[in-house]
Amino acid sequence: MTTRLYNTLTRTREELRPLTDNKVKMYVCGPTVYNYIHIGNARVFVFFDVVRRYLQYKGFEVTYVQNFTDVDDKLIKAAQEEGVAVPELAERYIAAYFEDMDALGVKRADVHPRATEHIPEMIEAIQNLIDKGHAYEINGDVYFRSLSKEDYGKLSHQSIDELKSGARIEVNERKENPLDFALWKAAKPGEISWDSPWGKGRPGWHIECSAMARKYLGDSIDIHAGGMDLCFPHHENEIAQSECWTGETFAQYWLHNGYINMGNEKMSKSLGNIVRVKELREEYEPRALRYFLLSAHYRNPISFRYDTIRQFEGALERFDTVVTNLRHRMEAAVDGEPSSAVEARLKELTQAFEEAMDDDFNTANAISVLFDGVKFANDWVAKDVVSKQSLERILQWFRVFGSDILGLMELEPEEILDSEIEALIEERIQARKERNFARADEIRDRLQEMGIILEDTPQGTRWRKK
RNA sequence: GGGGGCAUAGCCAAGUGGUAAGGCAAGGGACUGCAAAUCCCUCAUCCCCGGUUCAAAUCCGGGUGCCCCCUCCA
Repeated sequence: MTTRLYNTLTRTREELRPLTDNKVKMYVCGPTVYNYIHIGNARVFVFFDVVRRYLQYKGFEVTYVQNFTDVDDKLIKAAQEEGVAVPELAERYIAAYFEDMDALGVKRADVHPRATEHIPEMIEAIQNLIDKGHAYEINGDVYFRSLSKEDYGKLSHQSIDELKSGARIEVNERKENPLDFALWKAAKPGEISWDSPWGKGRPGWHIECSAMARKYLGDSIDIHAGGMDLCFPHHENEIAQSECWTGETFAQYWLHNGYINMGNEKMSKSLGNIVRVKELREEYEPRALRYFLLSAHYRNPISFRYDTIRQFEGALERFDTVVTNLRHRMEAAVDGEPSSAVEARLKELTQAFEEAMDDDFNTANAISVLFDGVKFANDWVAKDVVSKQSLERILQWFRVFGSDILGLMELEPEEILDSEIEALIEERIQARKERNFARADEIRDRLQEMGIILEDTPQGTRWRKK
């Protein structure tokens, strides 16, 4: 089955057909590293991490590139305020970014290029655009001539006139046209800068993605993605630059995810109503954050509420207990072939899962398939006689869909207990045999205080961490 | 002024013509020495008003409320 995805460029769902064979080239706009990332930023990275994992599962060879914007106005301002150098500030927040992403289970991109390490590539692009008449230099600044691209506005579906009539276009008398945007900005005294044919300066925001995408993925890429607020002007401008530069179609599919709202407002750094991942993960299970981000379709808005995150922690417990149930049942299972009933059910579930994900990456439905699997597994575990091989197959299914693709389930066994706890558990088993329930309950309560929950099953007593 | 989006149970949420998925929470039952876990059951006329249709949460028209983009922002 082919994967269908909503393309902002055409405003329709299209079948994913990579430019070459089964190779998918993906570029996702990464963070501007002047601060810690917030949960809204994390939505992009978590969601496209799942897209990448799913496409890999489908057999595509995915090359995933995500940049760091490590020089721009905001970085310069933040660095000045703190009295540190821009590279030092960037370094700090890049490290922080990776810490947050590791916690959320986001895998590293194949390449994480930084803007400041690709200045020559950007200068080359800018020079090319000037040579072709798509850009012009004024007093050390270089601007892109938006009117020179006849289909400028095609991504955001706005005509030049519509864009111009917008009341919020900044007035800059140096530009030929208000819609023109900076490719290169002349350095002000004391600012970090690089040499260029137009004097000392630094790149504009948009050109870095064009330059780095081309360097690592080529003239044309398959998927280009980011948050909806990047659609205009950032992605629109990237298209304009890249296509004027190379003469090729920049990206086939443009994917944009919805925002996270705080109350009735978009969560954004400029509004100051942000909730940082760094702080959230101290208070909540990071997987619950990941679950929260995947619980709604990626193009729909999500409202952030602390008690919603708590809800997802509760849901996560079912994922954890089913794994515990399967593992524990394994100890009293027999040898034999995997049951054909198990194979058949897992096949159905796999189909349902793929159907959900192939439908524009409907993670909400994919997760509900996971719960169908949980129910099936718990039923299976309750049978009198089950084979180890059947249980293994079910665990394997969860590994692929719950862990490898969605990153919501943990399949690793719990760590070993210490000897004191083990002794207490032993003592309680003994007490129960002697029907000394008062002592048994006493021990169970005490272990609970120590964070260990005991459960008596037909296959014996087992424990788990609270 | 132009361009989009959202409104489904206490909460999260899927569903784009065929009679409301799934999860959290809650209540009842089974199982248990008691629990826990698990399983079963219960819990929505889909923002409002019209219209089209044998049939509408889904399509059309008109409202109401909220959000976003056209400026840095995921």
